[in-house]
Amino acid sequence: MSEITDKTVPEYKSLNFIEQIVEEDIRNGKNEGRVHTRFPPEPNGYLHIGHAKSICLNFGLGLKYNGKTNLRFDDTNPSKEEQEYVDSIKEDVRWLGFDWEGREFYASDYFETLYEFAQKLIRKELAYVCELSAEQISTMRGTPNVPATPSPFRERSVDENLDLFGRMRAGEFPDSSHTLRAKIDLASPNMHMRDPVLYRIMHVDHHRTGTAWCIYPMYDYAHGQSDSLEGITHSICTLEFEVHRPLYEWFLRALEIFPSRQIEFARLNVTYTVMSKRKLLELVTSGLVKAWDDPRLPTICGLRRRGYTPQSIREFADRVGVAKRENVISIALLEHCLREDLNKRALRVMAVLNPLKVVITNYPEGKVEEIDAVNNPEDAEAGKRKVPFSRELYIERDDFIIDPPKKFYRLAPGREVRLRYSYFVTCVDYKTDAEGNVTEIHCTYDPATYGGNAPDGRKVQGTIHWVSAAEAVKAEVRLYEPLFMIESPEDVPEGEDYKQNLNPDSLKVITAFVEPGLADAVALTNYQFERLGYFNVDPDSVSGSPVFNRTVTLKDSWSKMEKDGKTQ
RNA sequence: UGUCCGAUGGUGUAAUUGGUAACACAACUGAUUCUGGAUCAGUCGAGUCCAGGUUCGAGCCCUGGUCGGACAACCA
Repeated sequence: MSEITDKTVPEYKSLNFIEQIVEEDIRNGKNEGRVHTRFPPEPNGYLHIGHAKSICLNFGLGLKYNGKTNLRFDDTNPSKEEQEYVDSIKEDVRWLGFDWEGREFYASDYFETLYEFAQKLIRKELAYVCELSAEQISTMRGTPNVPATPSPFRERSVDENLDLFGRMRAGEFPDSSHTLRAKIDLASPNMHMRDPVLYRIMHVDHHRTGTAWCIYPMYDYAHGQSDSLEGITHSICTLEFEVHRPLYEWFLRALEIFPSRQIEFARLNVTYTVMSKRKLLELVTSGLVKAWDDPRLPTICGLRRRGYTPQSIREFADRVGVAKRENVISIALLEHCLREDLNKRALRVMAVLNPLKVVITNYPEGKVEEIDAVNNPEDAEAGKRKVPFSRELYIERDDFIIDPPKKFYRLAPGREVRLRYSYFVTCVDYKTDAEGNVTEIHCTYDPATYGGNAPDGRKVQGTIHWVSAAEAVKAEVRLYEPLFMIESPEDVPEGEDYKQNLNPDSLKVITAFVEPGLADAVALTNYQFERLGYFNVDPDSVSGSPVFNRTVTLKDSWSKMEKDGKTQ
């Protein structure tokens, strides 16, 4: 077998169904081989990990096929949209590492053109001004089995429609009194084809067009035409728009404009969290989480503050794949991508979250040694740093047990372990309080093991981390657990409150001791607290009082063994 | 209920478009290690929702069913 077939076959196999469509279009010379996509958020909320999948898909396609990707704000409903959201969306897309190369567009850029398109439809007798109320339209629309009853305004003359539509725009009518509707098929089994509303009257200021308009186009009427005007070749959206596709195509055909093609894929769901805008908004406004960038939220800004890297999110988007089947991706995969990335790049430091004092009884009082510590064993170029070592240290409370279970490799009376980077120490004594809780332990150290190795070649089973008591810096550490206690909080049956599944312990704040070098840690920097997990610097930090977020724990086979009862 | 869409190991995705089910994550075992991390090697695990049909051959095609989802806003 030749090397060429070995390489080309798997590459071909790994195309997702959208890439297959795109490549087929290129092969057939459709759109002159051009590929042009867009990411079209409505600026009415913050982006989340689900949007990240769509962003990676759209921009990824543009990059892969030497095409372009626009950023377009779908701002057709001024009552819900704000500049704040526009700004955050741009920041998030950029942070993820994508560039729309100045092609920042708005559906509102096309309001005038869209208006002219509507006049064209009226002239073609494909649209009419309707004076039915929303309720009337709804009841007269019928049901999937029962055809709609025609609006009494359906057969107005072109001139009358043109006149009325112009007066709608001119502001002569109050909100909701008139709509412009397409004249399509009242008996269609697809409810979207039963004379959908194209324009509604809303005397509301728009965040970009101000008071210029009081009629606003509906999504269905604006989206495809915006795609078409921008020359979008492949308009990718989520599954729920599948039923809208006939309408999308109807407009482009009726208007005789560039035929963008809509393709739907299954949206991303992740375990133990919610993705719906409504729920996220509710969590934020009700104070159940602190803000849109609360590190427990699946929002892009929340993930960023939590310590996620853009690379890890892009890798994740890549691995979840693209298909039309509904899916729920395990949060474990996201965390895997994160650890994989952070392992390569995060600097290692020592921090003790739950301190237990250790006195090295044979170590000189007042002496402080600066010990060499490796910054990142995965990256030789990361170099070394100095960490102070002295007579009194803190170690993790979990790393000492008076009566240790089987396979416990850490400290216990009479046991010798290595203090990372420094010396072997042996526990010779411990003190307890009235309740029997250990308050302090006494160890002796072996000066010959400086640097962490014994010249006589003896081995220890465990290596534990530590921090020098006098030099350590106090830090606030925020420990996060999943926001919800059940895997699919979004699935809660109608009528039940999804909030009852919120995890009351999703945030725990503690005070920890960290290496002195971390006193002025820079916001958002990722670190690995050795043996504990990845932590990043929260923007709440001030000089001398750093604040850390636990991004994700390290894989922990010990606690797993404990849980599985393998230490009995 | 009508139309549309989907169904492949625990979870996702793939299968050269009809050629004998693969990859990742998870799980498990071992090696290695100054992080019980990382790394390396390996193991387990579905016969493709069901029933028929076409075919030398079906996860891919056809028929009928089952289950799940979307749609019936002047939201997107």
